[in-house]
Amino acid sequence: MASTPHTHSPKPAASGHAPYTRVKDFLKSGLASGHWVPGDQMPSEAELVQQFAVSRMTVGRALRELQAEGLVTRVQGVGSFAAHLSRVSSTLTIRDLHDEIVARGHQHQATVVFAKKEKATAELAAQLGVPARSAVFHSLIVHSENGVPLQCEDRYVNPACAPDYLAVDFQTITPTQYLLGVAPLWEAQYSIEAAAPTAQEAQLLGIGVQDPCLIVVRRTINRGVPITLARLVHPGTHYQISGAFKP
Amino acid sequence: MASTPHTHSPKPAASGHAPYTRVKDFLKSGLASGHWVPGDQMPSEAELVQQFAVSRMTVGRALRELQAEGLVTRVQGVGSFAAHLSRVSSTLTIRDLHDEIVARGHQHQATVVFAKKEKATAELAAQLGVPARSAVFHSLIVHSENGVPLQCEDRYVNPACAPDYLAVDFQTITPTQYLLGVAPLWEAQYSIEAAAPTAQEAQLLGIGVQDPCLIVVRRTINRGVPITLARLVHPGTHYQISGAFKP
DNA sequence: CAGTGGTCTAGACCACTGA
DNA sequence: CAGTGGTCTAGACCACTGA
Repeated sequence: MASTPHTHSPKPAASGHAPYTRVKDFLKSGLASGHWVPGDQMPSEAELVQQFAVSRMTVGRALRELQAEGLVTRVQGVGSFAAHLSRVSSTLTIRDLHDEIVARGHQHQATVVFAKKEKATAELAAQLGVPARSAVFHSLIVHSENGVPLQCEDRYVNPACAPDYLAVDFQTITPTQYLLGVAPLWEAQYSIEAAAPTAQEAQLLGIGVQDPCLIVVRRTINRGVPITLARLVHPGTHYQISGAFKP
Repeated sequence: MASTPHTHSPKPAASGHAPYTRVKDFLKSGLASGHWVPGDQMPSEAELVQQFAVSRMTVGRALRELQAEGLVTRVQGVGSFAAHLSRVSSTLTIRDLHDEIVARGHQHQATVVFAKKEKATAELAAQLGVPARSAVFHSLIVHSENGVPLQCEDRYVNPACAPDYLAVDFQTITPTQYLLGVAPLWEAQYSIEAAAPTAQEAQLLGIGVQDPCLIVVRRTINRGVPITLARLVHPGTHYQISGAFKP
């Protein structure tokens, strides 16, 4: 039975952990305890291979994932280092508003203030990647949860990406859901700030012109082509973005 | 020369791309074009191995990374599927305020309103994981950029994690930087909302009590132990959170 | 030059699923 | 049972870095 390649695995692996997670956890706890502080050189792949008696692919995976998590910086030809944590990246989950409201067991209602074709200003044209003064789609929709206005969605759309945008029934499907259908893969740039609403927004949301709002401005791009630019205004008293992060 | 193991690599790989990125890009563009819509079964590892003439490790890596990016859902024994994109996770970068200001070439100034020991209320004690009515540290610091108040930082700290917190000179080092030193690895939960400041915050920030503020509440945990709870109030006119995401 | 990480291969054993 | 993904090994070639 000399050539039988292990019928019984030689590695039960502590508490169900796969070898690569054992290596990862070891490095992680060294970072958490301060054994390596930012800038310190971590053990090389070869050292970890010896120490854990695993293959290089396995320690490579552990280190690669720590790099993806921002905990480790790796430089080819030089080594792996404990990352500087002054920048911590967090994961923010942006859900479609309709889904969010329905998930709470509430009723979602969309009121279309207008949805029309418009000549783009120079700035808007640049942001949407269309010629200046060409036509773009512009919609203004108020979303309510159980009758309470929750978001004022002012959106411009690149007609090349969604030629039928104006024919969509936004009481049935949100612009976000529709646009995800015509262009499923997105990248986006966004900013979040607190500000007072415009007079029109205040009226649509049923709030005062001085009431603080959480405003998200988001520009969405699919395969290099700008799709849409949205200004989402939420009454501060009714809206919160929350999330979690691990550094 | 029969047994020579390729002196000349047989795979120049289009435009410098590694094989795993070619597989990844192929799948990604199929998702972007709508060739697979959410819920569709993607090609199996075995099929991709054949199609690209690469090893299973290689297609495995491509699929694993797409899963980590939230584009693909994989189920052992069943298959890989195009993910539902209604939840899109974005990366939000939270930088230390000091670094951010210095990076702009400006001057950062911290004014310590107070830093003291305090009896925790029941709710606070629960959040920090300490016994009710035990002592916690409480600091209130205003951060300014070139003399303009930018953030009011109201922070509670678990004394077990940072016993010397009150002795720190916060004009030299921010609480964030100090706490990163004593507990280098973090997890956090946070929420972001728009609201009016308290009267004290308005006064410290030099703004009106009705001016909208962007308020971040963040609870930080290290290895399961709560470290600190912070309420960060920013005048909406001076502060913006921005970021980017790829779904 | 030795050491480092980046990546790949061709096989393997395994757990899990659903017919 | 066949098909799926989860993971591992022991080797390999390569590009890059810094002495």
